[in-house]
Amino acid sequence: MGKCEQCIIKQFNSLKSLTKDELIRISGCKTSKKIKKGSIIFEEGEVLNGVYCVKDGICKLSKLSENGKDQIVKMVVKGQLLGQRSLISDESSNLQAVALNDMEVCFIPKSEIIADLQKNPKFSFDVLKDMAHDLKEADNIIVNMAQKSVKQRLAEALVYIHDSFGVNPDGTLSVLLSREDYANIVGTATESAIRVLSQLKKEKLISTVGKYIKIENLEGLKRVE
Amino acid sequence: MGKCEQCIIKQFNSLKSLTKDELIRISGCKTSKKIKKGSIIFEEGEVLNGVYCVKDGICKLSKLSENGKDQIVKMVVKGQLLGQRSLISDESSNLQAVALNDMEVCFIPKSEIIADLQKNPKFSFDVLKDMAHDLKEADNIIVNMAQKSVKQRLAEALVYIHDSFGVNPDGTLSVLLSREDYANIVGTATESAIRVLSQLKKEKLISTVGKYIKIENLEGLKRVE
DNA sequence: TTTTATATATGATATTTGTCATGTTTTCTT
DNA sequence: AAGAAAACATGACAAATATCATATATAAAA
Repeated sequence: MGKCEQCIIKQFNSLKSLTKDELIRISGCKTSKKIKKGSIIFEEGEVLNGVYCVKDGICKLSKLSENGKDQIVKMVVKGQLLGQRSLISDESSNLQAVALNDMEVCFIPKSEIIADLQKNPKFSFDVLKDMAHDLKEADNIIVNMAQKSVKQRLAEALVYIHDSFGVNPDGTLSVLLSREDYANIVGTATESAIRVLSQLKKEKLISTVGKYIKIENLEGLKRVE
Repeated sequence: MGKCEQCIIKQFNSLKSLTKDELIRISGCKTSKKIKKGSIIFEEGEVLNGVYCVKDGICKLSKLSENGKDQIVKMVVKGQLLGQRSLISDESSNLQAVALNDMEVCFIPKSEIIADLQKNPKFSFDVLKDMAHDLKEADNIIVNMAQKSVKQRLAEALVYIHDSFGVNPDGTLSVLLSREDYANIVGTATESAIRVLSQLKKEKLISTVGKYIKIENLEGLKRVE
């Protein structure tokens, strides 16, 4: 099993602010896991007793609504921490996490890392920064949900996924989502999401090869009204 | 001017975790302000160089959408801190703050408090907890916006305001909002908000006296579909 | 490969919500 | 107190989105 001190991944998240000694201790108690595409990492309401550091892959964080639909609230990729909030509040998870492709994660028990949070101000300030960033993003999503059309929201989601998670060699979006996932990000019916994607295709803003989506006109997508 | 060490208000926010010495220092550099109903505390895009501790009154935090509507994202009352995020990230404010009634606030310069955030782990952990709570609420709002009807959202907003901010002696909601404010919380057109309020009135779930709203059937409101 | 299941796609229609028009009430100003 | 301005209210209609039905394509299983 790899050592945290030498792990490159931590450069991308708050763990980089831990001291070498702290990292060595964390390294000793972490467990490495492989998670298969589609499987659940944790459930809504589950008590998390630790955080996950995502070494590879991507997952979606969603919450089940009363109408039976799963709203995707955030996506977490390679390099980021998963379940940060559970470190701070003692509540159970508000969200469900599901792997969107095969993942590799390290699980760090809460008990080991909570002391660092209390003692290492640089680390806790980093976590604070992350959380502040997430909060800003969440506020922006609220505004978009409330004030923009499905077409605008979907166009923005495509741009976001393109810019944040990149593309395959053939130019298609590297994160492969079902039409239902797109609907659940945007907060609409699956049929509506499909319809809008067809429309964007007709307008030559995107093209599709099976499930794969390729952005043909990024600037155009950003201008969708 | 009052002294922070003796101020009761701080019991309700993270400032309670500061030591006596820290509070005395803060007390020496804070400025007390009265803010009139309707006036702007800070604008979207403005650089905040401090936090506000709300001693009295209530304000709304909103963000202007491209379609010209102001989406209300959060309300901050007596006892809470305002502009916490500006302490952590060096970015300009993502939201605008407007007083909903006459307010009294203390402004604490960032320079004075940032050191405490770095040195006093109990304080920073408290801020972290606050932020984690805000993030959870924001996620829940996203789900509601995406998956619930205007009527459900408005009913929930009324319940939320009732439970969080209380009622006047005559039973009307103590926070007085315009119909436009309600529309901007729920993310709908003002006319739609008015229409739904009329509907809730017909269903005897609420009653109105001018702008004032009284909840007549709390359980009923919670059950709105 | 053939069958079966699942995901994608599209039409028809219903429902929800937004927009514009217009009237009424309340609040503010002088 | 009178007039002006703003907020509230409601109808009529338009636009956006959801739902149901059904067809086709793709992927999974036998």
